[in-house]
Amino acid sequence: MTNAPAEVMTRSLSPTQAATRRRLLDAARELATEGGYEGVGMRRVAAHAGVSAPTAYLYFSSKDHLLVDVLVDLVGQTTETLSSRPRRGQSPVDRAVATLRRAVQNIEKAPNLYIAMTRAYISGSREVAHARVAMESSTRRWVDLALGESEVGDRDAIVRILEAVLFANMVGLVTGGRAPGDVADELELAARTLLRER
Amino acid sequence: MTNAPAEVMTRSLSPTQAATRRRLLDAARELATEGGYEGVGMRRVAAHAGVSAPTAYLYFSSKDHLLVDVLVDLVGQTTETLSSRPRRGQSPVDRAVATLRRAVQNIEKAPNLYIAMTRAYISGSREVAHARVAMESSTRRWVDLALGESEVGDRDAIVRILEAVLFANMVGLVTGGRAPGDVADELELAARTLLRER
DNA sequence: ACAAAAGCTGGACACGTGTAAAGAGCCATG
DNA sequence: CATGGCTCTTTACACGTGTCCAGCTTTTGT
Repeated sequence: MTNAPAEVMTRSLSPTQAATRRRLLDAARELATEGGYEGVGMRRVAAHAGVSAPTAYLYFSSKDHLLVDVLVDLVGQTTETLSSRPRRGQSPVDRAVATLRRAVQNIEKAPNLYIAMTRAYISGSREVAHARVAMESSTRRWVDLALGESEVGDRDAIVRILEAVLFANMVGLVTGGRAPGDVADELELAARTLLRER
Repeated sequence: MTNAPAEVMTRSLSPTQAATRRRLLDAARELATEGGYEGVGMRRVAAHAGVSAPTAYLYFSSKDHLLVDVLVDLVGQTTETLSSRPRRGQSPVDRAVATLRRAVQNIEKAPNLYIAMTRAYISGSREVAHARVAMESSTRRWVDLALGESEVGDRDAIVRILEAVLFANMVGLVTGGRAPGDVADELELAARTLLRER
């Protein structure tokens, strides 16, 4: 397997390779946390991870691919947290709101990072498509967990709408239309509107 | 005004300059309609408009700026159409749905163009910020027109949610999560869910 | 008609992304 | 211990964006 194409490396990589991959992901996360999307240069990331530029491209076919994989990582962690420690007590609506707030609370702790990752996700690069499934199922799960056992008529429709509100607000961070603190509030407004008794 | 910086040119440009600006906008629109975001190269656009690259940058400080201004143009036209020929008859909900469908019907006629423009809009370039106000007020007006005289409780909340659904679906075109034909359908689903009697 | 102003050109450049080619180091197996 | 097979490195390159600068052409006012 001499210099195998990146595609191949995705499936089954040696322990050494897995470590290198991790170092690249971590370096990208750190650089993005400080310098945002612009602060992440492939050569800089590679240097931080102790490898050369072409090697970095061996693991991630593009800057956007790299950043998106960091996103999938973090979003997966959030999903785990949300699943393992579900909210109890309170009214159904308040539980939903609390869950959604927890899902997006990391954004306020590292806005640059989340903006950078979102930017990569919506970059339109073809290498990013593989992450779409993971992202969509994660956010869908968040909303689903938020709704919990609530009995609402059009559950599927409501889930999709809340997903859209979440996504639109993430993108709003990139365009500048939303501040990091706004996301949770908009989500709460939408949830309360959708879950009001009818 | 020898070679004035682009900033200055924004306010009050001569007839000649206005014509050049138009040619650049038209060239960008045509190239994007065929080749999408990648198909739009500043030097190519400039050549099509009969000017040189530095001149193009005199009018638009970046490729994204150029594409976004095309977007503002087209979106403005849609707003005019929607305002001048409002839907009548039918039930309030059906009127709303019909209006929203009209608002997004151009997407299906030139998907590449709309994807390219959306990509520019969400690119995160700083020069794009000026268009945000125009875009937000336009989409808000669409939704507002769609709702018409409908009497709903949380009108403001509903408007914002529908805006988010529209925006999220436009971005979905870029990520590949949505096909051009899906946008109107998702919008209809959201509208019917939100406007159901409660 | 002459000169100033407006508008644009050509060519070179800096920068970051992504790729290609050739070779160096390492570690197993024979 | 030498011979493959891997992995990584170095160096170089192609490409598109965005900018700089000196000078050209056309219009405009007097």
